[in-house]
Amino acid sequence: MARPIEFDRPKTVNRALALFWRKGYQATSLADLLAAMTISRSSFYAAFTDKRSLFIECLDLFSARTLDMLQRARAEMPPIDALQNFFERSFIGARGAKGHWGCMLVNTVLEMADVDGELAARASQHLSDMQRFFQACLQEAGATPAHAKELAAVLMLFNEGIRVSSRRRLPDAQHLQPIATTFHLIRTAIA
Amino acid sequence: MARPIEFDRPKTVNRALALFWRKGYQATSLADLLAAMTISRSSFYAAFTDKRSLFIECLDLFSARTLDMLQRARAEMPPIDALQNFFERSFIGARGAKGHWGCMLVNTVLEMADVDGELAARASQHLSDMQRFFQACLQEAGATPAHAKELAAVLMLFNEGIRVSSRRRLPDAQHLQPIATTFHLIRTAIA
DNA sequence: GCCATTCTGAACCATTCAGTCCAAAATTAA
DNA sequence: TTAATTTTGGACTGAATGGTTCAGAATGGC
Repeated sequence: MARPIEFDRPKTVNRALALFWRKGYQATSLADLLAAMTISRSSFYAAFTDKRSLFIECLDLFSARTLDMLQRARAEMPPIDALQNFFERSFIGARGAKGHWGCMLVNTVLEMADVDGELAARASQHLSDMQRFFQACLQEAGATPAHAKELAAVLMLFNEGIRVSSRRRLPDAQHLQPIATTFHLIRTAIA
Repeated sequence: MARPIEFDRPKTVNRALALFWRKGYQATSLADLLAAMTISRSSFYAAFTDKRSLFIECLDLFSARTLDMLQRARAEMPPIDALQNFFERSFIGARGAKGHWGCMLVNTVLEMADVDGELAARASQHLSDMQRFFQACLQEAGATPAHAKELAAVLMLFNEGIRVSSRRRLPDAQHLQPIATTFHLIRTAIA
């Protein structure tokens, strides 16, 4: 029996995730992936079956991490602050050397909408999970269930918008100021 | 001298536009285009140079049409009504048999952000044109220049968000209600 | 009919793509 | 060392990609 290196799977998936996040599904070639993950072609197919399967794994991982960010923020501060903090932090965090990567879920919904319905639907479901979390936060902040649901929908629109806008390489103020403006509107709508 | 058929260029570009709009740049193959445009491969390259050149032509055309929609709406009703009307109409109009196509500019920004910087930048510039128009409407509706600029930025975020959301095949109420909610917030913010 | 012009069909090219396969390392346990 | 196992490199496949070329069909003016 032998126990060879067993390359670091999480780390390897992470590098693939970064690529998919940045360039999308179609524009990420197998050669790109192998170079970034630093594994051989053969190991790739042995460990991940498929380019598409790996993409799904990355998509789910991205969603889990995002929800985790939200949950940690909610544990540390008042619910509305947690939401605003989430927008600001994810905006600052999701940037490479040149420009932002937006949100992998949003990117996938748009790229795959009329190309691969399953992938698009999966990304969309993850977004719905996020929206439910928004709703819970708003309700916790004192909004009625109906009002929380309504505002959560608006907040999700706003989230989707920000992820698009963040990929446009505009000056940072162009993004941060609307966040402030919107949360001002939301706070006054609840109070 | 002969004056042959001279195929209907606008109509042909239109069909290409519909494809690019729906499936994006990468997922639209030359074979797809030729089938939709019903011209031969040879005529294609004679008339449009290149897949990429045609895409740019479609992108610019899309932008021009969208701005035109906005201008016509503004000519017919009060500025804020025109904006709300634009969102509602473009939401209803941009739908194929199965699902919405969103906004070609937004789609392109996301698909090409880290794939083809020129295309992404061009789409982004067109979005900035739209945003300037939003600003003009808000100012015309009585907002101060600074306030109009601020709200126009929020409105553009909202626009981008709605175009993402509209590709998610959610029930229509999920979209139309947030439009109403948001414009309610905007109207009260101006008044 | 004849000519000029436009458009077509199909063959063709080079490149890239995801995915398969296998013999040869590399690694660790015994 | 030997044996078991994982990983690798590289050759390979078949399909699809965008793009080129050109002989000839279709067209309309003369």
